Amino acid sequence: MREPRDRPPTIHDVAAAAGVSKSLVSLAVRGDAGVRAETRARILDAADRLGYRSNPWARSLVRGRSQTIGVLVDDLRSGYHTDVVHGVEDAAEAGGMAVVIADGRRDREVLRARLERMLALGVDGIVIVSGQADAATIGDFARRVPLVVVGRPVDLPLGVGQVSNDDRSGMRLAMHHLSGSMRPAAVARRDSYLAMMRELGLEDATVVEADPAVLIATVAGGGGEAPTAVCCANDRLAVDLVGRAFDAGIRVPDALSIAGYDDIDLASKLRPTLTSVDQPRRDMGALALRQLTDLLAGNPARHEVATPTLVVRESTAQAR
Amino acid sequence: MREPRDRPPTIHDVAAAAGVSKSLVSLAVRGDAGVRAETRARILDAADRLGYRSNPWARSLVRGRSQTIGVLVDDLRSGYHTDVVHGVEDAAEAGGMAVVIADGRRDREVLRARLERMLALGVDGIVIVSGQADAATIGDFARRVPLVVVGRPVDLPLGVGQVSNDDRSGMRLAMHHLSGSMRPAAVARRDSYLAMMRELGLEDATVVEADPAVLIATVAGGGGEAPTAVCCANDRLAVDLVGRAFDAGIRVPDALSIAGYDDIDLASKLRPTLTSVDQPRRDMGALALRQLTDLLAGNPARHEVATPTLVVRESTAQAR
DNA sequence: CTGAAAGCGCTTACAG
DNA sequence: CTGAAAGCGCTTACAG
Repeated sequence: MREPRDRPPTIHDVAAAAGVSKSLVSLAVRGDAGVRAETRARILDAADRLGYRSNPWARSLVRGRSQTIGVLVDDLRSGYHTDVVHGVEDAAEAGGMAVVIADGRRDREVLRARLERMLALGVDGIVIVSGQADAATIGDFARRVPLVVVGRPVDLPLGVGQVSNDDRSGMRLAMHHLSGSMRPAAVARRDSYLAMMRELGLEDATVVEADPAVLIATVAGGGGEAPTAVCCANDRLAVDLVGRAFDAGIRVPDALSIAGYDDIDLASKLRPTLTSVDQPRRDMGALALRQLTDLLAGNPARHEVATPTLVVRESTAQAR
Repeated sequence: MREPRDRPPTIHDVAAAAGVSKSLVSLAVRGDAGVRAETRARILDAADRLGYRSNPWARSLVRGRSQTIGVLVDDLRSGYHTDVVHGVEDAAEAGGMAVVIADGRRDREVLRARLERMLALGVDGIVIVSGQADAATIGDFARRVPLVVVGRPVDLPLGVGQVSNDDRSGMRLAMHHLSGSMRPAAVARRDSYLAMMRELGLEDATVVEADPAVLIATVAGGGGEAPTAVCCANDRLAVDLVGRAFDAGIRVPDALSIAGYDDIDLASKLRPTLTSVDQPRRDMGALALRQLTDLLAGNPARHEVATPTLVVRESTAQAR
């Protein structure tokens, strides 16, 4: 009896079994038109009987392509990242390409090592899902393989594709929503803040840094100066803040509205559920794959921008 | 000027640049002892200057191995699964093997398709992280490639390696902990329940099915028959239950103790934080990789069992 | 429509 | 210590 996994059958074995040349087998299994129907049937039958599958290494070697692309995420545990991965996968599937995933574990060195591994594996191109991959590394690898980055790293080298979301419009959505529940003074403050930003030419500035502990202490202390609403740069911060508010006895959203950014899984599971800005993650993944395909075809890199939406939940007071 | 990514240099180019034969280049770059130091230096220098890297397809083709293994998780979003992946990765790294990750998305068909893709990629073996991969699929693929399953699927075919945790001892930990806060009647009930299980030969039975909504309603209704503690089969159920308790105004753990299983990330983020049984996930990943390596070396498959621990947090009343 | 030949880039005996 | 040769399993012109 034939042992399982002794030696996989090759094109040679199929040729012998079907009584034709290796070339014909190759043509037949790949569905080439120029093979007589009868012969093709005989070949495919033999291939089937023997359990033949084309050897990927030989195929890739001769074609110079593996039809496989890599997706390297900065953090496998992030629902944001995995959603982008799914977008890439689905688009790849549609294009007949295989996808392998790797995890950078939010570590520069690991990220670099993973890129190296993927290249050593023979992927045709790589999508990096990371808001903070370092430009030097990206530059090094971009010279060796087509690269598309999903996120908004700074100083992205030329020739690297990019897909990001419109952070500015996203934050604007959140602020607009929150201002509905602001006291007049707060609205005025916000307006002057925005005006100042504009004067300084910082129209893009959307983040005011604040220490969470100090912020919570201020709110707990009360007084007219205390904020009644907070926009967080991401959901991790927002979740942390909700937890601290709970611990300090501050009721959310009654005493403090909190909005996050990214709409992570946790956002809908937390109590209260978290209002958050949602990036079209799967779409962004699909855009990334499409662009990678374009790069592979020799087209120039571009920067694509996706538009976020606001998901209103319990953590923010409704406009009144 | 040399275009980026025109055609990667081959062993041939290096040989020409260093003025030696291809064979010598091959030996030198792989660090073979039988190459004179001076020649080696000249070769490595040339290789370096040209940016030479050995072509993975050619190498794998001739060696019949890719030194790459695949990890297929049932759900990429699960912190449990990704921890196992990290365990596999670290162990693989130590053994000089590369790892590629794929996501089964909790879907039989996708799982099967991903297995096929990984095989078509040329991995040497596969670790499947799944508690419910179907036996038929596993059997099919086990005939084609060495396989190790992390989890506890039923009817695992012969020849497939397995790493699971000791669910029974884990649940026992949780029940023992909870019984510390049980009323005498509850303790008696539990004891008789366990006794009955033993009589029925169901010593392994650790799960009592209950509808969450009914359970919460019963507790909210009060009365001596209402449970004061619940062991959940996994943290998802436990998190759901905590949420329902909150909504129903039931205080956890004062009115109801809730323990989960798996110690997912969320467990420590929830308020109250969730008591849970923790599987040694990374260790399990490492065990899986080691076993896969053994299978690759021709050793027989085995079933390894890891021992869980209890992580006590706020969702359960302390023993008194 | 079909077969023989060359070649993808490497590794591995086999001679010298 | 070094080189020439064969071969891994495929695909791709090139003849018939």
